[in-house]
Amino acid sequence: MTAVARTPRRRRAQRGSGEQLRAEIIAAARELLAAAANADDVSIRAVADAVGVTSPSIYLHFADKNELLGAVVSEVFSELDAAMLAAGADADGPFERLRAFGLAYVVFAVAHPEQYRIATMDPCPQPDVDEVLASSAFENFNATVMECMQAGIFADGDPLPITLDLWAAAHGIASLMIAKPFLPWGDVKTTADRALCAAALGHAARALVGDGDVTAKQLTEWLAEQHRPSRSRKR
Amino acid sequence: MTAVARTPRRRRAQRGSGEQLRAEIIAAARELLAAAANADDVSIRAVADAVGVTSPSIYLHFADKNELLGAVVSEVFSELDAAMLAAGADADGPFERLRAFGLAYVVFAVAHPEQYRIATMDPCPQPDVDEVLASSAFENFNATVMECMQAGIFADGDPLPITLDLWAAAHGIASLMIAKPFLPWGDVKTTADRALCAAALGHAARALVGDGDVTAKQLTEWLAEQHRPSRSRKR
DNA sequence: TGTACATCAGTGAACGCGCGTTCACTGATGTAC
DNA sequence: TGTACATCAGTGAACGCGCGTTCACTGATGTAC
Repeated sequence: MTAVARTPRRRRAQRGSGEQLRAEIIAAARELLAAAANADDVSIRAVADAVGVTSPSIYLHFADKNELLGAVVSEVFSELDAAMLAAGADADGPFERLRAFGLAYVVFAVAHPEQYRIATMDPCPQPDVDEVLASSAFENFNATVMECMQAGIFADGDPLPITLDLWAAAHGIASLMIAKPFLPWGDVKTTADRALCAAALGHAARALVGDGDVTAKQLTEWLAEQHRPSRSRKR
Repeated sequence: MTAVARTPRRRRAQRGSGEQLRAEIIAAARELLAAAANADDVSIRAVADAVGVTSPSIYLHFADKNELLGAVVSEVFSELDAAMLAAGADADGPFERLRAFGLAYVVFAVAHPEQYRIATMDPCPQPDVDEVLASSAFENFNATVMECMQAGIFADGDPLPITLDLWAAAHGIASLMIAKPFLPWGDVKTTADRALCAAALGHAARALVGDGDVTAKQLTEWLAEQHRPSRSRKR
């Protein structure tokens, strides 16, 4: 009497429609990945089962599990790219676009925690995953940093260090929020915006004092000098 | 003729010296973990083998694998705590201590990548791991942020958001360096210092303009105003 | 229009593997008398 | 000082499990004549 509820057998695909099952497999893997704590917890069998197909069928569309995971992550990052571009589309100037990009990045990461974790923390990801990453988040940030330099918001020079830093700031907030959700983060957007603005303003402040190798010590002293009179008027 | 080189059987421990094997197990697990890409790649058997003991012996000292991993991470974070305190010991003022803390944090994380990854990215870590984390990095940062507030470097208020933000900045740099070592990071210390200073200075700049809820827009406008005359004197 | 045939998406069963963990045991060490 | 015994750190063999992947196959679909 053990009536095991089997997934209903799906209809055989039309001749030329191999792509359809491929897309369904990726979608199922994404969903399972989102629910799992770990990429290892999503098995080929589980993905096949979710689609309503046997596990060897997966290998008709992907060489191995790694390729499937890579495809999932690629898809997710394409969407991240789209989300960032959409968020930055009607920003008022490059600095505001930087903010919008960063915010969209963090919000997206928090909304897709497991996929984000795989893409950014797996030490041996698919090569093309890194390409996707480079072509979306990284390039979006970098182009806008250059605009900020042209606008005089950042000091002229190599945009790369600032881009990496802003990316790291967004990533730091996003990944800690994902991994330590019990910490008192407050509202995602507010916190992310605060952190991103701080990082960006820090670089902007550098431009204020002068070009090149200003030491942090000089900067703080300068800031402290500006600061003191405005707060208590003594000195 | 297959002379398998077996690990030499270790001498039986003295009666009261159960602690010694426990420490050896943790040390072996740390070493294997550092070499592995993933915590799942370190098996109980491998740890036992490295110590020169059979796998059931592990269970004489740890309830299960999770407890062993937790012990490893606790130990690593105790050392992180020590490294941070040592680095900040003779810093010149709270801001410099913040820098020293952040630098030590990133340097330590990059030097112990796998242990760091487990501690910060595993979504379901041992409860006491989080306690250790809270008692070291987090508390060190938080106390110093409060000192910075008293010194007028940061605007008065709740130190928590700034602490979380600085921690996220350090974590962002550290974890991206670990996960994407092929990116053009440059020197670890230089890059980490740049990022941390930017974040800290960003918060300091906020204090400059005024208390409370200054919008980022106001801040950039203010910065831009300060900025333009100093660079080209036009306007 | 009907029949024989090629195609190939998907199947079912099995493979070997390494894992975490359990369990009855052994035998050196320390202790009581 | 010698002997019997309790202790308990560590052993050896096995357990059940779920995994990724392979392989010979099936049978609906489309095509050629």
